[in-house]
Parts: sequence; structure tokens; C-alpha cells
Amino acid sequence: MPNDRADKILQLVNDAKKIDVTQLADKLHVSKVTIRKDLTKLEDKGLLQRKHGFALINNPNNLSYRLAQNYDTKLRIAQRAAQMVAVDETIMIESGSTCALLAAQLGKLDKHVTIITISYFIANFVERYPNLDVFLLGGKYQSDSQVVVGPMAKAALANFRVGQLFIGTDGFDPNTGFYGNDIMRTDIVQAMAQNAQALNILTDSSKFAAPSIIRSFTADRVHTVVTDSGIPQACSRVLQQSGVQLIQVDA
Amino acid sequence: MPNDRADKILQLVNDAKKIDVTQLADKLHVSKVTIRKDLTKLEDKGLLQRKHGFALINNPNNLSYRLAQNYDTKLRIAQRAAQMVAVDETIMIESGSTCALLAAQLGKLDKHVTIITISYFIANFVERYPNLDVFLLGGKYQSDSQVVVGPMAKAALANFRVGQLFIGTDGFDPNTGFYGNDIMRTDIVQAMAQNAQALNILTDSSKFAAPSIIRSFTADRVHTVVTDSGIPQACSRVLQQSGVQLIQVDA
DNA sequence: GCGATTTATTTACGAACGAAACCAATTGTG
DNA sequence: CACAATTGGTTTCGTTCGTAAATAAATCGC
Repeated sequence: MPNDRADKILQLVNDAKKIDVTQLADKLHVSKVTIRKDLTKLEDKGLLQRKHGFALINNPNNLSYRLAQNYDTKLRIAQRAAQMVAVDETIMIESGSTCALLAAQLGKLDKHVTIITISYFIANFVERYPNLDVFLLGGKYQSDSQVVVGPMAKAALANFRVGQLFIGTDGFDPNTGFYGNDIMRTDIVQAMAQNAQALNILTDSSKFAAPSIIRSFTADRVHTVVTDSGIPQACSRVLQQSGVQLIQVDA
Repeated sequence: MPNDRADKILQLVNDAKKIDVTQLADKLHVSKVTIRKDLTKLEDKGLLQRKHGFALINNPNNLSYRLAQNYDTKLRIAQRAAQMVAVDETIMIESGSTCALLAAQLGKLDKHVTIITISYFIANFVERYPNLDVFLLGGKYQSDSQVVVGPMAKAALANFRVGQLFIGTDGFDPNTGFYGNDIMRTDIVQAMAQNAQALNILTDSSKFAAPSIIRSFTADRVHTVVTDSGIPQACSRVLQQSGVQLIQVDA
């Protein structure tokens, strides 16, 4: 299946929440059989749900939804990031969609890694990989994003000190740094960063155009950014001036 | 749909892991259309999954699987237990299937309750009820049962002290008390009990016949047992002699 | 005890399904 | 350049799907 049709399908499904096979076949000028095959593959990737006659999107706000956007780019970023993790290392992972793919990649590579995370989605996402040990922080459960936050989660962090923390971002401003859009999640991520030697950000380049609400980190706090080649030059220049290791995977 | 056919379908699906509509219609002497309607309802309850042509059971060990056994009895037990919880109360809930239904009942009653649990399944199960606040303990994640266990989870308990704890059980022996079948889960449940004034057990009566491996609690530690009327008289006598409040819902 | 209503089931039918055979285009290899 | 192998797509076929209308059984009110 060509990637651009997959993207279009996801776009249409996301927009409509629910759309039937006939409509998709119509809009994309292919047969229904082809659409059905596409949908089966996308369902296998966990990007949507199929029902008899139509497809529907998983609860937005949910990671499954966010995963659907720029899936292939995120997958390549995650594959690259997985190389940064050593056998038997213990890492922290935040709740971003690209972070979830990183965890899955580590699972596929079949090297033993211990993961500490605030995301129950990620914990479940990697269920089938016995080489991954997962520790979850406790705290107030945000059911829409499937993460724990709040003072209890921060307190639980006291038990851990790791080499690397992997997070996503919701936005970036060349002058002021990285941003989040949920104050509780931003808060816990900042606390995680205090217990990690290296802060690594995984994000597709679209976030470098997007402004957001709450500043999470200034650029000089960040050790490595893994993104794709679509990042604006103004951003990449700032990052490198701030001493950030910038890794760009091919678009 | 008559309850007994529903039970038979679940039985057959559980035994076979996967069974097609034609076979079900054959064995239960009803039309395929009727089977399909039944399956749709059972899927809505979350007790199985439908695919094109057949039904399959959710990962055993998983709560969805255990929920499927004696569903109606468990629901009545949960409904009764829900009456024991006051508005704005904070309770602890362990990971049993009947406990999950209790949480859902509390959600439906639309009274505000704060729930502290070790079960990600329960946290997600009640996602749609805004009147429930859920706090999850942190710890090592057991992906098959979707709970957190271990020393970290026990340490997190230090922050909480509640009036009521609701748990399930895997077995009961009149002479020695209640039993579990997973040492890690039994361990964390015992720790939870130390931080709760009243220990309440929710279980269908089948468990009173079933022996299990690890003793969790002697009968006199238990405040209330909610079960159905199928409990052996020897057991009910012992419980009452031990000062347990025994509540039996109609079978 | 008996019509009225509800609930359970079946029959009938057009739409949707998965699997397999088939038909290009594209790619890689000698 | 030829010609296998791969990939993306369609057509066809027998089966399963959900819905609606028809029928049978159970329940209720009086």
C-alpha cells in the first residue's frame, strides 16, 4: 500500500471519526477490496478500528490517535532512537506517541531493557515483549491520555536515577525552547528530567512549527533531539548552538 | 437472550478460544442470526471479541476473561457492594474481576468516589465516568494481569489510609481462611489491607469450593464478604463464627 | 383465563467480508 | 536487453454480515 494513500485514509478516518468503505473507495479512486486490505493493515498497526462496513478512529487524545499522524516518520525516529539504548540499560520514557514506538522497537530488538514510565498505554503496548521490564510510576490517573501525574508520581521518582530520559514535545520556539500543552504532564516530565543524566527528545518535525502553551525545557537542557529532515533551518541552527546533538532521519 | 444460553456461549468460546458462528448455532440449536445477536451483546459487555465469522476470547488471565465467568452473579454482587460506599468516600480496590464491576457500578451511580487501585484494567474500565477519581499505585507491571506489584507498590501505599478495601479471592478453606494464587499479588493485597480499616471480600460462591496456593487472610481479618447464595453451609458458618458480616445476594 | 404487549427467534435479502486467482506495472539480476 | 520476482491493484466467488419483517413464546393487566 502506498504511504500516501495510507495517510489519506487515516486523515479521512480521523476527520470523520467513522467512515464507510464505500466512501473511502470512492474518494481515493480504488476498489473496495483494496480499501479493505488497507484497513486491515492499518488495524494491525493499531491505528484504527474496523467494523462491518466502516472504520472508526480510536478515542482521540488517546495515543492510538496521535500515533496515526505521521506514523512512518515516527517509526523511523523510534528506530534510530532505539540504537541509543544499550543492553540491560534502564531508561525512563514519557508518554509521547513516538516514545511508545521507541518502546516497541526496543522490544523487537530483543535486548533486555528496563523501562520506567508514566504511561499505561506504553506498558500495555509492549506487553508481548518478555525482554522488557516495565516499572510504572503511581499517581493520579488521567484517563484520556492514560498517564499518571501529580505529586504522588513525582514522589515515586525519588526511587530512580537513570542515564537517559526519552520524551516527546508539543511545540518548539527557537527563542525560548520546548513546550507542552498539558500542565500536569509537563510538570511530571520536568521532575523526571531531574532524575536523568541525559534528556532526549523524540519528535517529528511538524512540532517545530507548532507553538504550544507551557514551556517545558530550554534548549540547552536537552542532550539529543531525534527528528526528521523537515525541521526548519532556524530551529536546527538554534539547537546546535545550544549544544544539542541533533539527529535527523531521512524523510 | 436467556442467561443460560449466554453462559453456554461463553463456556464454548472460553474452551475453544475461537469458535465460529455456525458451530455455535449448531450446538445450541438456534439460528445463526440469533447467535450473532447474542455475540453482539456479549461483545458490548466486553466479554468476548467478534471477528468476521467467529468469536474469540480475550487473553485468558486477563480480567476480561475472568469477567466472563458467572457474569450475572458478579454483577449482582458488585451492585450490592456499591451500596456500601458513601459519596465522596475514598476506597481501595484490588484487581479482581468482581472488583472491576464494583468500580463500574460506582461510576454508574454517579456519586463522587476516589478509588485507589493497583489495576490498570480497572482504571481504564471506568474511564467514561467523570465522577470517579482514580489513583494508581506504581510498581513492577505484570502485563498479563495488568496490575502493579512489588516493593515499589508497597512503598507507595504509605501515602494512603482508607476506610474500606475491596478485594476478590481465589479460594477459601474453612479451617485456614482465604487464598490467592499469585504470590506477588497476594503480597501487595496484604500490604493494602494494613492501610485499610475494613477488609471486604467480593466473590462469587464458586471460590468457596476452590482450593488455592497462598494464604492471604484468616477469616477473622475480614470485615464483610459479599457473595451469592451458593456458598456451602460449612463456609458460611465459619465466617459468621469469625465475626464476618456475610452478605448473600440472590442466585 | 384471556387478550395485549413484550421478548425471543426465525426467515429473507442486499451489502460487506476474506481468500484466491488474475492482471498490470516496477524492480532487480544475469 | 530479457525475464524472473515483487508490488499494487482488481475481479470473482462462496460465506458472513446486519437489518427488517414475520412468527412464536412468555409475561402482564385485569
